[in-house]
Amino acid sequence: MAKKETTEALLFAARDLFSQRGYNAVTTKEIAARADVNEVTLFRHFQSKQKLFEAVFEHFNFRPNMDFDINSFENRPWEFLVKLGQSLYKIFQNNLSIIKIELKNEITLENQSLPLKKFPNELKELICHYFRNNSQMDEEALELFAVNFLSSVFGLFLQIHILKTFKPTPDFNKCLEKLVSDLLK
Amino acid sequence: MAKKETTEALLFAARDLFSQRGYNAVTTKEIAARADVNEVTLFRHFQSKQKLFEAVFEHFNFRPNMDFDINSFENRPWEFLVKLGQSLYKIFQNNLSIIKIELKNEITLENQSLPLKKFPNELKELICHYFRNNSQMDEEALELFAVNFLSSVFGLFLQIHILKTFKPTPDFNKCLEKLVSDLLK
DNA sequence: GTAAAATGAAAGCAAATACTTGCATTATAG
DNA sequence: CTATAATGCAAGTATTTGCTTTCATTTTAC
Repeated sequence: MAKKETTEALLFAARDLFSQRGYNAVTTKEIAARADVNEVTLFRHFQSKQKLFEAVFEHFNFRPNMDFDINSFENRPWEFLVKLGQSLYKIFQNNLSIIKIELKNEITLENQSLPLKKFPNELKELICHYFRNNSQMDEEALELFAVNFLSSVFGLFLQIHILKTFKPTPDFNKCLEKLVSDLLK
Repeated sequence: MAKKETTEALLFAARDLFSQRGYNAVTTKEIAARADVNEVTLFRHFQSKQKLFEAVFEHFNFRPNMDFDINSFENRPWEFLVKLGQSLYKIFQNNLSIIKIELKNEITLENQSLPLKKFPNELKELICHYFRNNSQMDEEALELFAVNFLSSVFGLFLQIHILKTFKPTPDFNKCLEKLVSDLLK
């Protein structure tokens, strides 16, 4: 195995274990085993457990890659919100591990530059911007609307994928469409 | 200090520390210190760290004590949802520590009888029941509506009190009122 | 094909930590 | 006031765990 591949394997193993059980509950021996390398190798690649943890964050630091053009939704607020919700949800799904790590480690939660905290603020601006041009809402209403929508999507994601509260498990797309329909009624 | 008070002090200390940093990151010595007792006393009261952890859950296991009568909201869906949201939010606030513990420990997340997972299902039924009598929604719509509303409230709570995502911090009551207004429009 | 880089295996160190024991001291109840 | 229960203190044990060192082996690059 080349050096790069070993590094990757360790990063994946660390990410998965940290997200499942939290930083302190996972041992370096365990991470190495899952990556199928010797524990010593772990320390040769990343000097310490702490640095490995940080490396995981840097490596999987996700950018919200919104796969659509806001301008194409002019005057179609329903489609806009549904599309936005779906994209957001997909991003959450693809980064479930990192999100779990963030939720489990207070330290990381302090860090305002973390994706989970950073890009919702950006999306809030996006939503405000859209509805500033496509509705009659005043500034305060815009703000509240955006926060509510984003919190709803995140709340749904959490209930479905992390807490698994509701039985039977609700279908996200159906929830989202109903939500947007209600909100825009 | 009487025995009972010592026990209580230990339970509070353990709850706070576990919720801040998770089970594994906290030491028994630390818990004892915060409770202002000797470490040995901790083991005399609760045989092990694990049992202390379980005791914390039993002791602070919150019941959703809904402080209102559903019947008094006949034909006032707006007031009903706002009141429900506020009560729910208050419960969340009063049990922030336990909720954080639940979020941080995968083990506990498996347990379907935990308050955070148990009573949202009960509330879903309550909401469905209410709107079955006070609206034209069919069964599927009822279900989606209830899940959306509860997820929204929980999402808002999380954003405001745990993730602290949005700057400036949104006001829960304003968000809730706007949400309910939009949903019932 | 050969030198350099990467990895494995074994052994071990030092610190942390859950938990115990024995005994002295303090607080409580009747 | 006294017997009992609760706590503190000191010392220690056994295990875990992050991390290191040494040396042999394999892999990679040119």
